[in-house]
Amino acid sequence: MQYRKSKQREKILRFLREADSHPTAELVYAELKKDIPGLSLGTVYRNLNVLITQGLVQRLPFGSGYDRFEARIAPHYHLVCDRCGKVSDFEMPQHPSVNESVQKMTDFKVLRHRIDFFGLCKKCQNQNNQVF
Amino acid sequence: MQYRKSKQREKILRFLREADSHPTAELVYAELKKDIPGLSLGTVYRNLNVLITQGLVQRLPFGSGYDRFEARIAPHYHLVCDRCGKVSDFEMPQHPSVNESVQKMTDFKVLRHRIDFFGLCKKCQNQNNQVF
DNA sequence: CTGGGTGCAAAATCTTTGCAGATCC
DNA sequence: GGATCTGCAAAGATTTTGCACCCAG
Repeated sequence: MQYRKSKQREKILRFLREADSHPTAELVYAELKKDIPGLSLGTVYRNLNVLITQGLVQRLPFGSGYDRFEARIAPHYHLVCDRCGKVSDFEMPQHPSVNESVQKMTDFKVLRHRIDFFGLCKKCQNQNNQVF
Repeated sequence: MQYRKSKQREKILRFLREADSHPTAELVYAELKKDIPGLSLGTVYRNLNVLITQGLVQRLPFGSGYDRFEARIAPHYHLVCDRCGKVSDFEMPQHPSVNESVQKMTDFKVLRHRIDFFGLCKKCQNQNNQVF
């Protein structure tokens, strides 16, 4: 399958690259709709899947509600706030040997890994006793 | 909210504890239906959520199709096959200091983390050139 | 032109929920 | 007896897809 250029797909990718917010498809749609009034949510989902196939975007399923998407391909980890759901990137010095050492200990061929740290972001720590 | 005993919930938990397959809700349902003919899928989902609330079960969202569930609470990591989707547990010696050291490097309060290794399971490595 | 891309709406997928009756304590 | 549970089916939430038209190459 060979891809053509499309204004929609270009802007979706650009938006993801400029955003550091790991947005949902709905959010991408809402933002870009300001710029491309005729845009439809189906097109956003379709293009996200194309970009994922091209290896330009990653899907981040966190299991509550909408999946999130990001355009950072370089390995990095995530900090996920249990309270507000905010996702931030975390530049942990990578242990390039992790995949290899896991592979040595198992019969599994390890190609990549994903690490998410869960807890409370700065803002939510400060509100710790108030909500609920 | 205080919970009562129910045959359905007990059997769901027992099944998850005995299975090492990280089944989906559908699969739990299909298996237990043999034993409890009247069982409904809604009841399975409802009870999985109760068990999660009780801290007896964890939800493993992987983002393609159904969520998976497991009853192992002790910290461990997962090996996820890109090809067949099989999920296995991996007993990696935990670095108990990981959460702390991440916390020191950020303003995030780290409570726990999740690591998934993706690649090819033994079986799929051997079929590497055949499928598709 | 030709085949991929788009918007729209319908469909598909996955999970939760309202209700009436059954069950547990 | 009253709250919790269950099965059923309907509704909700999230994502994909069919179709007719549009546009890039």
